[in-house]
Parts: sequence; structure tokens; C-alpha cells
Amino acid sequence: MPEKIRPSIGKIEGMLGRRYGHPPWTASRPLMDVLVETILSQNTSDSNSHRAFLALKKKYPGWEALAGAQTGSIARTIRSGGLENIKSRRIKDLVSFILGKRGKAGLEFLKKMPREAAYRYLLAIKGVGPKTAACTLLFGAGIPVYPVDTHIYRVSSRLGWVKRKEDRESFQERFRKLVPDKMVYPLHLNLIEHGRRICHPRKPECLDCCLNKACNWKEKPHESVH
DNA sequence: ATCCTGGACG
DNA sequence: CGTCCAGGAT
Repeated sequence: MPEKIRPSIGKIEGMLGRRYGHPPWTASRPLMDVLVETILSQNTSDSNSHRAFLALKKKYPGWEALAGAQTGSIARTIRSGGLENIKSRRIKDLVSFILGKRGKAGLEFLKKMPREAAYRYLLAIKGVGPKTAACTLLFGAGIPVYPVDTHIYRVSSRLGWVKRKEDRESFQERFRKLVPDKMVYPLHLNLIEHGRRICHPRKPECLDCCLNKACNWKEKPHESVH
């Protein structure tokens, strides 16, 4: 029974594409930039994390300088993003590690590795979990891994794609294999967009939802709202 | 003035 | 499961 998921993925992807457009894959950025920005975005709103990223990039234009910086001054630089004490530590350690190991603070070598190996390499870094590792590879290298953030997890749950008791990481691993490579990027982006605009955590706007017909979420507000 | 949101780790 | 944080929404 829970194996009707596969066909519905293509259907949902199409519906979202018609509603929000088919986002083109934009030119890849340095993987280290993407990784740092993604760490800053953990448990942090886009506007806050992006502001912090710009400040950090401005202060340490080549990431190498982070290795010799005081965590305190890194923390002050990214303070507007929140969680600066953990994140400054983690970013400094990560850059120092790569720099020490590879001689430069870059991650482009990941592009030459098999998908799984690159993913596991990132996962092994402290402060890099499944979502961050996947985002780095998808946005930095166009490698079709499927990051599951809180929006995707929520919307996917309502769509019936998430099994009972299945956590984010398990879902990310399993679902990845069900999504055709070329759908990974647009589906990821459009599900997030949909989660933000319509399928809110608290009060989803099911009446304005382009997926309403395809969604069997049980707690859907009733049609007659008057 | 409180409430809410957002990943990874100890 | 508690902790880490700021800024925007209510």
C-alpha cells in the first residue's frame, strides 16, 4: 500500500512546476561557500543566515584566514545569524581541517568522488548533518542528492510520503531513490516554496493549495469555512 | 511582550 | 530530549 508513492512524485512535481515555475539549475558556486552558508542556515531563517554569510565572507574573503582567526571574532561577525558560538567553532574547525589536509580551504575535490563517498565525507565533519551535506552537494555541485529540511519533511508528511515514525534522515535516504534525478532540484525548491507560502506548519492554506486534489491529509480544514 | 521558526550534537 | 540564538510574526 505505501508503494503508490512513486507515481505521485511525478504528478506533484508537475503541479508544483505549473504553479511556481521550473527553477533552472544555476551555475555552481564554490563548494566551501555553499557548505559554510548552509551551516549558517541551520535552524536559522534565510534572511538572518544570509546576512551572516555576507558578513563572514566580507571579513574573511578567502576562507583560509578563518583557520587563524579567534573564534570570538568569527562569532561576532556572524552574530546576527544566531547560534554564533557553536557555528563559529564548527566553521573554524572545518576550514582548519580541510586546509590542513588538502593545503587549501576548498572542497572541489568532492566533485570527482562518487556521490556516496562525497556525501559520507561531508557527513563525517562535525556540524554537518544529512541536510547540510545534501544541500552542499546539490547546490554546489549539482549532484542529485535530496536534502530534506523542515518544510520538505512537513509537506511530504501531509502528502503521505513519509512513513509512520520515519525520521527526517531515513526519509531523505529512502525518498532519494524514488525521485528521478532530473526532478530532484525542482522538487526540492518548489516543495520548500510551497511549504513557506501555503503549507504552513500551523495553519496551512488548503483552500489555496495547488495540491489540494492530490493531498489526502486528514487534518485538512473543511471546505465550508464560512 | 511573548511566540515561533530553524539542524545538529552531547 | 535539552541546548544553542536572533529576528520576524503575532
